[in-house]
Amino acid sequence: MKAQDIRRFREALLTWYHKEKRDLPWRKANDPYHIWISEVMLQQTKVDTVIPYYEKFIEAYPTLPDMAAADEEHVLKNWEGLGYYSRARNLHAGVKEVVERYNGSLPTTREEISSIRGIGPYTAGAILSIAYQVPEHAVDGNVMRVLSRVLFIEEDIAKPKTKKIFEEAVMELIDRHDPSGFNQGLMELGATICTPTKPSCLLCPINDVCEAFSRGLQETLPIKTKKTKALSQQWNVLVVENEHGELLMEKRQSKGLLANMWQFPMMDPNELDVSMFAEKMTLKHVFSHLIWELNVFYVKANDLHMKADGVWKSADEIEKLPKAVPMIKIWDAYKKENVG
DNA sequence: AACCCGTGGGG
DNA sequence: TCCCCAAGGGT
Repeated sequence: MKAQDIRRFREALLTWYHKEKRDLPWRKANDPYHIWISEVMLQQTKVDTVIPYYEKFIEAYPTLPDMAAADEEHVLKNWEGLGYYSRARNLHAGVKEVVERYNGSLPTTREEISSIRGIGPYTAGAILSIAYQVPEHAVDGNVMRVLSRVLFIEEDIAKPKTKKIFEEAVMELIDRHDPSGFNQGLMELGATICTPTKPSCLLCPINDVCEAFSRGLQETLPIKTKKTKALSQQWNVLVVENEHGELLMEKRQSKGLLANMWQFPMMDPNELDVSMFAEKMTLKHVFSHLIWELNVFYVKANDLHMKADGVWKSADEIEKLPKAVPMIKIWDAYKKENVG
């Protein structure tokens, strides 16, 4: 892009952003800790979904040391339903690192901040630019989409290698006086105008420097190859009740899918003959790359002629546990059928 | 590099 | 129904 167009690009984007930006909770103050929480929550997650969780976190942990002092299970409970639970575990671990290694305040270089758990290339750049006005790239899906169109970049954005092209482009284009506004402006534009389908090019503040628009090819960019589809799994879920009205719960392992979340015991269909139990409900839950098809049975402990791993929990205790989302639905159904 | 890791909404 | 997408990071 010509130097004159770059200046035009910066000025138009920043003017538009500061005039049109949405009023979002994490834009009220520029506390690096608040920015950090919002950036982690916003990973692969829409603004409308994040807002209530963000408010809940700020209320539960107003300062960084507050979160550092919390139990992981407490943090997970506040994250329940938001998805990608390693984000919560990594954020919590990262916050504790900052207390231990940096006396409670985030470092301001890309190298140091990137060493913190859960802070990758994007989040590092986002915190540095938004909270500290450091001119660093923060390349997410929005930025790749916007710049692929403006600069007419035809590389496959599904390939990790391609991101480097966009990071270098941002370092050349970024406004050194307002890195925060520039990075957020690109993302805001991608979220509201330069959308994946049917971009509103006629409303776009930078349509006069957009190569794709000038060629009428904005709908063909970015180029992104498809991923493979999800695999289906069958499980039996047992809601086992003992003579005290307690239910058997198990905690998932500390790594992998739904790590450290609680569930009713899940069994492989070949592991247990369920023909003597009445099926209570079926449930389908779709993850990004996996589908659970669950057959749920209510069972009295005495009728279960096998030893199942787990811990007996009262209703009050179960209520407070961070539960895997499909289990929340099962728990809600169980509560409805056992009122009083 | 390729795969794992959630959820809700839109077309 | 199905597919895609949304302010990615860890392994």
